[in-house]
Amino acid sequence: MASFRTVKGFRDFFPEECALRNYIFDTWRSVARRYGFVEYEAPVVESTDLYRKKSGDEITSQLFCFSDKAEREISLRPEVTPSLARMATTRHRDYKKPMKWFQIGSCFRYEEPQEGRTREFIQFNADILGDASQGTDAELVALSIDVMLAFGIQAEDFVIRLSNRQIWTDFLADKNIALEHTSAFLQIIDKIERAKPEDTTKKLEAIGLTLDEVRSFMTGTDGDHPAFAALKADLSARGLWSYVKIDASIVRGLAYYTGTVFEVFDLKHGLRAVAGGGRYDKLCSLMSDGSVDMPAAGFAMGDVVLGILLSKTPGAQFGITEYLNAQQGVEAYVVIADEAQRAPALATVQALRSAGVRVDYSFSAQKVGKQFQAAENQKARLAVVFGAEYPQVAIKNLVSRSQELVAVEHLVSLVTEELKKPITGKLIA
RNA sequence: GUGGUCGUAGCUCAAUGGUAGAGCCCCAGAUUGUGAUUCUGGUUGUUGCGGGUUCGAGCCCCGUCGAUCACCCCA
Repeated sequence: MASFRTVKGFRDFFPEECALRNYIFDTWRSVARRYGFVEYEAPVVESTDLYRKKSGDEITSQLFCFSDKAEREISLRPEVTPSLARMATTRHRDYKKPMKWFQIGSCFRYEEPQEGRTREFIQFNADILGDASQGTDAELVALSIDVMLAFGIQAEDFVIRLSNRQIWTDFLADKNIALEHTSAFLQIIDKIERAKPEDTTKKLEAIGLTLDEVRSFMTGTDGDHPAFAALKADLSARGLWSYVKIDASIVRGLAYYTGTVFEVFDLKHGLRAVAGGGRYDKLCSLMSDGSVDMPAAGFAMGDVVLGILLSKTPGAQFGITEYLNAQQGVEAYVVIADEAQRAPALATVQALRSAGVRVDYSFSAQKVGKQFQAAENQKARLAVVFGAEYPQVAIKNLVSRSQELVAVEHLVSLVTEELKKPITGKLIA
């Protein structure tokens, strides 16, 4: 029994889990690049003040924050947007607009772990800076949809719940509600589906509203609302509007969103949001003390909920299996049937590896049967047998089980040739 | 930070308060030049940890750590 285990809320990635994680990374990366995004990276540790500035003092209760040896207050990042704002405002003149940036990295939140929520998680963040149009918002929504589709998560598996904070700002202005209530009001809307109606009623009355008028506004808000016009036209042209469901209760917890907000939800398992984001036009200005006023929008997708959804979605299994098969094991296994031939066998191993072939072999003398078993365990397509026939060696196709003797000097080219052929049939189970 | 449930081998799980078990996995052999199946053998444990009650605790009680669920929060 190991006397140590992982720190609460943190995960080990054993090889099979690491492979799945890499599949997620590769998929995120390839779709983002398809959209013309460039990758950047921010530090995992930042000044605690960076997060206080954005979210206020109370944020520290959810932060992995501590003092370093020089008594500097620092934190493990709970999200990457503040770092992005810092980087982007610092050197925004070096980059043409719009800036389409993405990042993949760990974030940390000091919360109670639950299913779909750990203390360390990995986020894919995609942001577009320097463009205030709804075409930007549409591009981000489209990217989030294409990411889901790239994972094999289909239209019937997920939905984009989308809204625009502006409709609530207008609603409050229309009702003559003072601006200072906006934040509290959005908090109420955010919880309106989960909270008890009587509690919501009480809170709304405190700022001069009734539950009925809020409810009727929500049900009366759909895709025809002018706030969504440009976004709808754009996504319709792409054939993606059908993935979107207008839902006025989506406001996102964060104070800094200013326009379009959206979340990606699974439709079959009642999981937490897979991704969320929106427009935050004032954040760069806030983070740079007004020196850089740059519109921005973006979204983040975490690996934890996504991973759960992938495991529960049959359509996602094919892509995972294909990726794992391509990544795991070797292409060829060198069987040393006669220990006297270990030296030339090792030379061949090196030659094959230099030629780019994934090769493995046994470190010590093993029965031939064991070595073939190892070859199969490693999912090798070919076995190369070094035995008494040397300098002739056998190439065995482990799929078709056919075998032929060849001269060792032709081996590398024959093996690479053979591996280029498509796989026919299945590996014998 | 608050409350409910749970914690036994690497994994999945058994065991009236009375000597801790099974399957799978892993390793070796049967089988010294060819992958399967089967068979045999082997490691499997401070019953999460620490106290307490009892002649005796995996089981009951308290604490603690962890998992999970519901809150809080969800950037």
